[in-house]
Amino acid sequence: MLEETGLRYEMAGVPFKPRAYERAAAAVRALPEPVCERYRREGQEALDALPGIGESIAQHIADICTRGTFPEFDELRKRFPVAVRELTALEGLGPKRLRLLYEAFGVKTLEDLRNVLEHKPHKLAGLPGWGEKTVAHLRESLALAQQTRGRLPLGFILPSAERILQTILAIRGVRRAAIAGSIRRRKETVGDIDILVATTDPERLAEAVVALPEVVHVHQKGSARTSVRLSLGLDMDVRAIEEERWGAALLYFTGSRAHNIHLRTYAESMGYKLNEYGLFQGKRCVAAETEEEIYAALHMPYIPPELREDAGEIEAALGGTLPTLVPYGALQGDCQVHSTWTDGTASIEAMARAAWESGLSYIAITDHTRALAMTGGLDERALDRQAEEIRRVNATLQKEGIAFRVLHGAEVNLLKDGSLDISREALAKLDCVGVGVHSHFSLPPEEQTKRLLHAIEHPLVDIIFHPTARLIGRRDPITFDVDAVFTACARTGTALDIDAFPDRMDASDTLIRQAVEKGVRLVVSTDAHAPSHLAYRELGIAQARRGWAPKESILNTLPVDAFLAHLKRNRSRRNAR
DNA sequence: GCCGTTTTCGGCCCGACTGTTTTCAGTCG
Repeated sequence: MLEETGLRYEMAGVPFKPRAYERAAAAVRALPEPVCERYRREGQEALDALPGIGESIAQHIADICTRGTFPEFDELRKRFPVAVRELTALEGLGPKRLRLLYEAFGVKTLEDLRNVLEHKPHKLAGLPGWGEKTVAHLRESLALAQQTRGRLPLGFILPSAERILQTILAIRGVRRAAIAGSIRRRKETVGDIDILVATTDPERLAEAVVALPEVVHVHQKGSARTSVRLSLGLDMDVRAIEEERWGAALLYFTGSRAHNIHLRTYAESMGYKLNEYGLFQGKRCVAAETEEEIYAALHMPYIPPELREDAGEIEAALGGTLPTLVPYGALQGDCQVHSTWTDGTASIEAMARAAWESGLSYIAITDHTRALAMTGGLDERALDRQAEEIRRVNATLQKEGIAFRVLHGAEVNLLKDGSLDISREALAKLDCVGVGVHSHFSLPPEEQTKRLLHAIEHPLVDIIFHPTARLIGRRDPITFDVDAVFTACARTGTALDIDAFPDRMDASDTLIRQAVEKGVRLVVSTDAHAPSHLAYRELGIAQARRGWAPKESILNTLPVDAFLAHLKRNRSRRNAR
């Protein structure tokens, strides 16, 4: 609603308010919980305290939470009863042109626009500032919109992006190229692919990009920027720059937008000007070649891309309190791996060998348990048989001189009332017990909280797998009292999982950050159902980094013995209570 | 409407591309 208000103020030609509402909408979106929950718990002053939200908009949000709307919203909607978000989502159609469409032809919906395009194309082309090409462009945008897939999970897009990058690196004149944008920040979903290229021949680059086999439509083509639609259903922007500007351009095109604006504003306060060509003092370029030297010139340490969301990282950098993030490659084990014993596609031994070859030194086999009937979940007797199999695999590997351990775990179902579908005696035999929510996703928050707390307090539960049970684009996260749950995790030592399977990526970055602040221990797991999935662990690390997690907070960066000792210590702690 | 190492008024990121214009408006990122 805030976003729509911004768009309608823009339609009305009101200056500055559009940006203010846009910023406020971004602030609301950045919250780790629904804004109305924060309002109900902490009141309107807590909203006013958010960056970009002042007295007026805080009041609007309060109105939305209590009445479902606010006066300005109703007035603007009456003035422009138009599906603004749907329509402005079309490439090339913004609020100003939308206003013309509405006032001249009464266009309110995509369907109205389709009709006008079909029946009155010449009248459209006669609007002030419009022409034949504007109309043709709009027609193409409408067709493209039907094939747009929205934001997709990072892990599903990254391989394609990296393949395209390799092709671009081979174009003549190209000196350097890198993926920038939200992919470089390792945001959990990707809306488009940004590629930065240092080249001596920008025209050749543009020609080569539009000729890529993946390209289905060209939005624009120029010597500095070429923008295309890919067959994946996503857009790709390729920017050409001179090699001397690499750092400034990479910084600029990595974003986020909010980070850039904050950084630029800060640079200005120091008497500099910052843009994609460099950091300038008057006409003199102070820094441009590397990101490091630009941050250094602004008296800041290097801020890793994963943190660049304007979520306090610039203040932390200036104050010297930036965390030392868990490095890539730091995981020694994978805490959640499936096999053919339930819904995996490979045997325990095959998964173990694949993990060993990929550089890990242990995995926990965590097949599903009884109540998850669709996966053929294991009962106590099957778990005993599986233990035998794991002993056999460990013995085989040891005989071959492979220093690798398969741990016996399980992904135990958390039942509606918070109890587990496997007996205590059976759980006690396992090296590593994870619990997962696979049913009753929409319980009221109080009940869901109680259910999770039950599992967290259980003496034999080591890990809460994929804590919110969301599936990106398909299922919303379950709602619970985050504060209560994390407080309990910190106290009991029960670890929180970062499930790195691309459409889970659960916990989210904002939840991880809250957990880290509370002192909750984490694990990163891949939820691998096939050997190739083991590679997702670096995306899990990326997610941990986006949650400001240091290496010490992640248990499976420990060698296997220390990892097991840690779980054991926490079990006895819970038993003592 | 928001905000403050240019603070409670007076600013608000800025450059590229397109299509329409003869110098710029709209859109995008």
